[in-house]
Amino acid sequence: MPEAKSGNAPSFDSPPTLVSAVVAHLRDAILRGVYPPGAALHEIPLARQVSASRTTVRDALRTLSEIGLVTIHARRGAVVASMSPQRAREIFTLRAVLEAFAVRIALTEGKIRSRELAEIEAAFGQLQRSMESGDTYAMIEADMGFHWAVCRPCGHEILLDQLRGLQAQTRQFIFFTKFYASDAEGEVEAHMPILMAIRDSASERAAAAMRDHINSAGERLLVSMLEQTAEEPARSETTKTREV
Amino acid sequence: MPEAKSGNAPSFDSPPTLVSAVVAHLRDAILRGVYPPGAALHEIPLARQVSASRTTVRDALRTLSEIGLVTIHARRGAVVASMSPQRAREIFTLRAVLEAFAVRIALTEGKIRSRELAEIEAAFGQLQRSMESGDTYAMIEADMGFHWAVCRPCGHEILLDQLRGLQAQTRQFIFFTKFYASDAEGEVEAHMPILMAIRDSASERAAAAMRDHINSAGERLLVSMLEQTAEEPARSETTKTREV
DNA sequence: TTCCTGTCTATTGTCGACAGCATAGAGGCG
DNA sequence: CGCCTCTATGCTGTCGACAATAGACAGGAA
Repeated sequence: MPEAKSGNAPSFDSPPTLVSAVVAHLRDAILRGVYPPGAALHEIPLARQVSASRTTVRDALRTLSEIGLVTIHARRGAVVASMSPQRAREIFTLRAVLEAFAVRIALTEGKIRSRELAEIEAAFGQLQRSMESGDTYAMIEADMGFHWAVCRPCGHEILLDQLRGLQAQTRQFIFFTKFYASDAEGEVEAHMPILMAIRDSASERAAAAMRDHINSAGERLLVSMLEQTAEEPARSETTKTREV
Repeated sequence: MPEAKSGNAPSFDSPPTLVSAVVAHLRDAILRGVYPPGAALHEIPLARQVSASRTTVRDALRTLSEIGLVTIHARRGAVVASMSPQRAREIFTLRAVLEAFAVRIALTEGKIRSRELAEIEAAFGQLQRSMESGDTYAMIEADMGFHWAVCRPCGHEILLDQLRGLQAQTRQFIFFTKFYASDAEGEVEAHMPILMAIRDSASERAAAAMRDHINSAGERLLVSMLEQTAEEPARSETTKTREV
């Protein structure tokens, strides 16, 4: 919802190019589960599928590896980032630190004015509605939309670049662990303290709320992951899943 | 000094490839001032200079843009990242947060044992010696070497990836603002509180010391920058410097 | 003179091809 | 019967070429 069309890495406006389209396509495919974690991404078949040259696909894969959705091993090809508990821990602990920092400076530097606050409130409303809908993908989108609306006003370009990648990886984890399945409305309430602190312009409280929210979400996701792998010891070999 | 040969982004071992060599070469050239901030990096001349194909150079430029040393505008080419005060602020505030986090978890999780502590002490010794030498590039290398020795033990791969880029950008800023010129030995002492806190395994104190050190360094660098641009209002047009 | 417009050149985006390495499978040996 | 070696295949790394675009320059109109 935030970006206009594709939302790619380079700078800020970046004229539409074929590579960016392929990036967007593959990104969506990965986040929708078309290419499950660990699946091999060979350049030639992909090039045929998206009707582009191998060079273009190669560039797209490299961009996706910047974001963290793809792991590239030199001379051995690219695979969809596999979901290890360690990676989950790293993503959530890092997001906790970065997003807490983002809210703090957004508030202390007065970057959240009426317009930005309205966007945050709108994102929160969207979050509530999506949770009632039951559509997992929409829920993820709304969740990340709220976090993005909160963090973006900080204006810290480098930080926001890194957050884009981390949030994309978070999407992947949430999608594959069916994170919202158990308690969707609890997920809405988990964002309330952040919203209230922002309304009060309480920077430290907002930062702490953000940090605690992301850390607790990370811990809950880890539990879901461990339960899931315990239930499902054998992996399907349909897509040549290989761990690293 | 830390890495074996090149130290590139992809994963961790990555067999040596031509692109990584070009990346290392260009990285060094940028950090040594061969290509000053804002200089245009055209693919064809570069390819001839490094005796590689345009594709290879193109990949290298993309990798350098991941690190943050190069800015790529679609259909308009690549330029060496220009030194704006905002970018300096962003780099240092972000490093302050990330490296403080890194030391904290390195200490709380007991990742700094005798071996890691020895490396940190060695890096500090190297820092002292380099500051006496007066060689700017060696000083920068030693400074970053100390920070790296401190942060690496945390084992947080994603965080370390991001730090690699931020530290490379820091190198560029320090080199071009002649940061150590005024007070080299003060720079050594600025690292002392961090080292002492690590010796005591005082995680919070170490984190605070790291944060304060980087923030104060960032502020001093900003002052240097503003003074420098005040003294030098007209830019040399020899390399077609263009701001964004 | 100054601004707009059309052309023209240099540079990037995209493409397919060749060569080298990595993995898998068959065959031989202990 | 199991392990090692050698071959075979598929993939990636690297390359140069073509086409499209952005910026520069010259020319004309207000």
